Amino acid sequence: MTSYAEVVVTLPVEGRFHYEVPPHLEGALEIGHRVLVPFGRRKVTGFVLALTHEVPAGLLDKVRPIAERLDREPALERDLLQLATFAADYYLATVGEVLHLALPPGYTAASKVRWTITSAGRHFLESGRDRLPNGAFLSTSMRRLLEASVKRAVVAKDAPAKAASDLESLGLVAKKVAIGARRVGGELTVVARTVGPDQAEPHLLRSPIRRAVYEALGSGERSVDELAAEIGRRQLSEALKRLEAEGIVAKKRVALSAVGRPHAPLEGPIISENAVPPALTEAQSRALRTIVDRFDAGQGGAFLLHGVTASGKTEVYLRAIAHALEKEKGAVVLVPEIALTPQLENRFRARFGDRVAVLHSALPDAERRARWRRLSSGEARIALGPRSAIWAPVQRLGIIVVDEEHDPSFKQSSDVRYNGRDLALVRAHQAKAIAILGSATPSLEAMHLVEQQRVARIRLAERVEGRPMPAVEVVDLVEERRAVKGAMRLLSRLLSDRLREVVSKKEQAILFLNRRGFNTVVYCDECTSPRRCPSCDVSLTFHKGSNTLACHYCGHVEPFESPCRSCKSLAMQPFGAGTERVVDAVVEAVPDARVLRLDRDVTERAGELDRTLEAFRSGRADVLVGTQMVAKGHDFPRVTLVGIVLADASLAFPDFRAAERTFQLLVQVSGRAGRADAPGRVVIQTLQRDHYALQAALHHDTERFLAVESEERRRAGYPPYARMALVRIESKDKGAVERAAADVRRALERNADGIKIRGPVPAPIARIRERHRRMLMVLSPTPARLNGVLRRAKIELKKKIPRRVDLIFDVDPVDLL
DNA sequence: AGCACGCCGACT
DNA sequence: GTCGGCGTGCTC
Repeated sequence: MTSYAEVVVTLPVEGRFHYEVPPHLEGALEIGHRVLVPFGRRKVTGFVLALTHEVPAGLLDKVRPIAERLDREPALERDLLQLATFAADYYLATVGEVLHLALPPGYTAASKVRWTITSAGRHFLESGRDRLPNGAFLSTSMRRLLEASVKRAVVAKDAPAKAASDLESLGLVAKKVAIGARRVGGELTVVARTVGPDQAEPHLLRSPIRRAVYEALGSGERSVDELAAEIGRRQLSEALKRLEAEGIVAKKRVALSAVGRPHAPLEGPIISENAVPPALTEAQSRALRTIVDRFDAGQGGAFLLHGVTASGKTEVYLRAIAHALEKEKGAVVLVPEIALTPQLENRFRARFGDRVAVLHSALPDAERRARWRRLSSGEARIALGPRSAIWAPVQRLGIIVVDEEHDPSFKQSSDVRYNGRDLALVRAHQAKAIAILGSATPSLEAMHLVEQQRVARIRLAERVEGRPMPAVEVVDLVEERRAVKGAMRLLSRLLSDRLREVVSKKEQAILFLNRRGFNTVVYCDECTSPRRCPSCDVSLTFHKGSNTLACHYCGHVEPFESPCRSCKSLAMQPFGAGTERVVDAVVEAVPDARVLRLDRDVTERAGELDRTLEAFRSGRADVLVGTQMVAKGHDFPRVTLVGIVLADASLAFPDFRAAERTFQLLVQVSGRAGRADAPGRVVIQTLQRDHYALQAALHHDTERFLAVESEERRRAGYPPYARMALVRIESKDKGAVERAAADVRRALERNADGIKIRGPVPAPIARIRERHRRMLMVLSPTPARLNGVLRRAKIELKKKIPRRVDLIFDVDPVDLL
């Protein structure tokens, strides 16, 4: 009886495809195996989702055999396949797209048709003739193909299929092995093989090395090492290069699993100074007990570990994971940005050593694959990383931790717009594992789950070692302006005084402002029009160091001294403050202060982030000025003052979460103050001192904030009391965007089922990189209904919307931009 | 995603 | 007349 496999391809293509299991793979395929399958004219990577003995009627004549099984063991276990399927469904993506982002680089490449010029082709090109050997005319596309393949040896793109196949039939070019799909797990072994040996020209083989290579490969593929063993290493690579350039020989890459194990990966040094765990506070012990009891019951469960800053949440995670490891279970730990929290990595490595695989996006591809395999094999038991670590192939998963659960970076803002925190709950549930969401400032979503009793809240209300919460002072900038009679400084009198005290006591301060650059708006002094980006609908920011105006959305940069676009005037009036101006203000207020700045402009330079953090931690600066980067979980023991330069900056955001985001930032930044022996002090400057987000942050009153904010959301019908999705429509063609937006509205209405539709309206940034953007908001009482409406509308719209218009479905958006 | 097919304006 | 521009449909 013939066997068939249902395969999902790693392309944005809906559905499963059926393939015949060839005799040599009979009994050798399992669900989750990675396979190479013919797909149209190409071969692509796919994953086996099911094995059957029949295919739907009508498909029998279409079914083709699987070309290859790519690994000995299934690359994906069922739980991850299940999670990928869930995510594809929930976020309106295809399983293929999800797998593409879930797997390490190289696992999902598709093969490409590539062409190399043959020696006959080269001779023809050199002859300069314009008639082909068969008398036909040499078209420009043919000439382009030939010339390009001389230059680069291989042409993948812009090779028109017709020209290429005509040239191929004349023997002027040759198809090259599709490398892509074979590029798999890590360390690739290069194997050489011949491509059409009869094309070898005698003159090429006059070299004894080339002849030897040619003859050896005539009898079958060899790795470079094997060839070296047969004919010696001398001149071997030159010979291969030449033969390859001539189209006589081609490289092929073979999956590592078919060849052998990789070398042991480097993980960096294990820091062991902290290896003795600190004693737990009573609250920590209770929290741990609760979690461990639930773990031992074996049915899973979810917790919100709601602890104030410096209450020792990390220690609870570490202990809970240690318990899981004792029971032979593994763990996933999601953190907002691993690059910003090297201490966390160090603490995990100190406690668990090589059992931790730290995953970041900055790792080289081979290293990412190596760590992925270490988890997959069970050699490493704990995966620590940003949102994509939710896809880590941890064996016998026991615990998933999401640290700083409220952080927006868990939401992916392109491709498959998934939320790592939410998928953590799903994966934990599927695996009957424990989920721990940790935060000092829980999201409204997490609190909603607590209200629904789907998540149990555990409080850590006190800081460790009985440290006090920092004292918070507010500067009302409206009053300040009155008091100084218009001579407003960026740093108020109070904040300046506090800074001076700190510097004179040899302590440290952090100043926070959520905007980089020097000025955030530059107006023309003549016609008052602001300087705007030519490609985006945003104002340009003045950067003093480089004396330029820069767009923070597309990267456009122009000299500061260029004439106004409307009136050609050169007179400019800068307004608004960014971190660069704060640095100047600090120097002005405290001339002997040593100041460092930390924002994306700084971290763009490689290594600058670590250097800056290290310089500040080691006391080589007194003041650190930065954007939210300074708000993350850094531990700077000598920081006794935190200044928030303008608390309202984020309140003005056109987003229903502006208050929540502001509150979280204020609390997180404030939490950097007074972590060691010295008590901390926070100065908040604001124009809206009565705002509830500010008042709550002032009194460390998270409960109060959550109560007010959840009432606001409930009243407005916003998440978490409704489920939201955005549909964004983008294109360079403005008219097409408007027409498509109207189509989207109609399609949603037709499929509406007790849901609210708002829009289309221009997106808050209505144009980015010349692309016009409109959006609609969809609000639904339940996720299922939301999904249904979007799904039906999407199918309907696929036929209607022109291809140059992009439709983006953003389920559970974290911002509206 | 790619790749082919098919229908329209610009010239090897 | 062909070339190649892009809009449309399909891939087991």
